[in-house]
Amino acid sequence: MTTPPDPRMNQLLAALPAPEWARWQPLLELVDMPLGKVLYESGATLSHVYFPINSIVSLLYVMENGASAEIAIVGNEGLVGISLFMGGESTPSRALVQSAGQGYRLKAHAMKDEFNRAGPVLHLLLRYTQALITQMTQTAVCNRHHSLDQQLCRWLLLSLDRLDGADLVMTQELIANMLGVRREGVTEGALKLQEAGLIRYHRGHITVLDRPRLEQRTCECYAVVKREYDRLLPVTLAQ
Amino acid sequence: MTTPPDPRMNQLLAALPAPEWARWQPLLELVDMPLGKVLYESGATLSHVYFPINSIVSLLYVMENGASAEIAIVGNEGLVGISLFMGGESTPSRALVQSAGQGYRLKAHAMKDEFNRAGPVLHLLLRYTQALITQMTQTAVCNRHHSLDQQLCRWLLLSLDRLDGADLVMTQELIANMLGVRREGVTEGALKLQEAGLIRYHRGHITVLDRPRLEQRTCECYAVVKREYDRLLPVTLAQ
DNA sequence: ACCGGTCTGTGCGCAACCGAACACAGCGAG
DNA sequence: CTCGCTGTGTTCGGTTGCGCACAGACCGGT
Repeated sequence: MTTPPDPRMNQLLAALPAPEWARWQPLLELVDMPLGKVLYESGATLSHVYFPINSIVSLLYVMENGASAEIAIVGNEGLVGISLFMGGESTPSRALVQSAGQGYRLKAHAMKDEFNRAGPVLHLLLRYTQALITQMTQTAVCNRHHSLDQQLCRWLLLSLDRLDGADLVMTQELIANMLGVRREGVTEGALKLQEAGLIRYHRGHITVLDRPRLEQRTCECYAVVKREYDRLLPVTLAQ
Repeated sequence: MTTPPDPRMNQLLAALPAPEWARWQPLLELVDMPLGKVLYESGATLSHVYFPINSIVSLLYVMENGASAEIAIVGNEGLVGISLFMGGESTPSRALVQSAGQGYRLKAHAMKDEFNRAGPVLHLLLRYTQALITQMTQTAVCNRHHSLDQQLCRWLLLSLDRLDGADLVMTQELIANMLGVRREGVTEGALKLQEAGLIRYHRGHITVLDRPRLEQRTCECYAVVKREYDRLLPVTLAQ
């Protein structure tokens, strides 16, 4: 039995001021987040919010015909379940664990109580939400204008930023589902990147070898999103 | 000189409880919103929030190469400038008047003061924001998966919902810019709709003749967005 | 050592959309 | 009335991504 991970590896939890952190700490529950686990379903009322530690969660919309499109991804920089405090209690999207790991969760009513204190937590969460909105809007832009190759780079970089290290456990099939494109398209794109020496992959493991050149190869969308996260969520949150 | 329009033709203003409305009323400033006016620029700090009355505002991202993509549209159901109360003060997008008309605006500090009272206004605005988020995410989905024809129908319907009547003053060129597609593509799509008797148009004026069949022809995205607005923003807001 | 399933590579034909170029009609200004 | 601008219709070749089909390569389990 290993020791549980530090909750403050999640950057939102880490940004909590001391009094809030003291209140939250006993309420946080460690949960395993295995690949494919659905944290919430489209339209369902949320029972918890989740704070990923070393896992990645995709927010995606599943169409009537079963195809899907990723809306945003959440890792240790954020939280899954903003609709709880935004007031809707549910969303038309699904939250799916895309890279296995662990996380902490907090019961819905605890989250709402904390939010309704209208203190620093509220402002922190709203700033996070705005960053998430930017990620969503750039996804829309990217889907409209950029090539599959560029989107693949963007996606790899966004995922990397939400984990530690340079490795992703991720099949091309899965990436294709997230991006809402064909698996073959991802294969082609990944091949190009491997031939150029930017990444190496093998049966569901991807290693990024040359991150700077990956950033060079992607579209502006990645930088826009990253800049906005950095701006809105400073590592040490004042107040 | 005509009498000014009733501010409560904007549904958010109409949903304000009496005490809030009493506070706001003297602070609202009527403004003309001519076609093409930029309400705020990407990255700029907002000086006001805008409540459209009979105009439509597009939120769009302008790429480095000058091409653009619409992120969401706002009409008399909402407000332009959510980043003011979300905490970021700016966004990487531009707000552009897409259909001329009038609106009311409120100074940034007044908006923030009101929001920070943490009363019903806060919850109303957050629910609106969640509805807007849904519109953004469906834009992403639609951009990924649906045909230009379907997107055109969605766009017409969304615009109609945000105005009164069945007429739009809107060139195909402008629609193309909003959707981020070629003007010729819009021409083709509009032709099909006209031949099918769903719309009639002539030099920048579009009249919708058969709305039900337009709804039938669009993708699920429109319904998802509409349902979410209806769910989150009941006409008569309790509390 | 074999078998079956998973992951990746490849080769079609096809539809959608793009880029560019051009024709023409309506409308307003002079 | 005419000129010029704006808005719309049309064409053509090129590219991208799709749907489908299949082959090979790797891995784990029996």
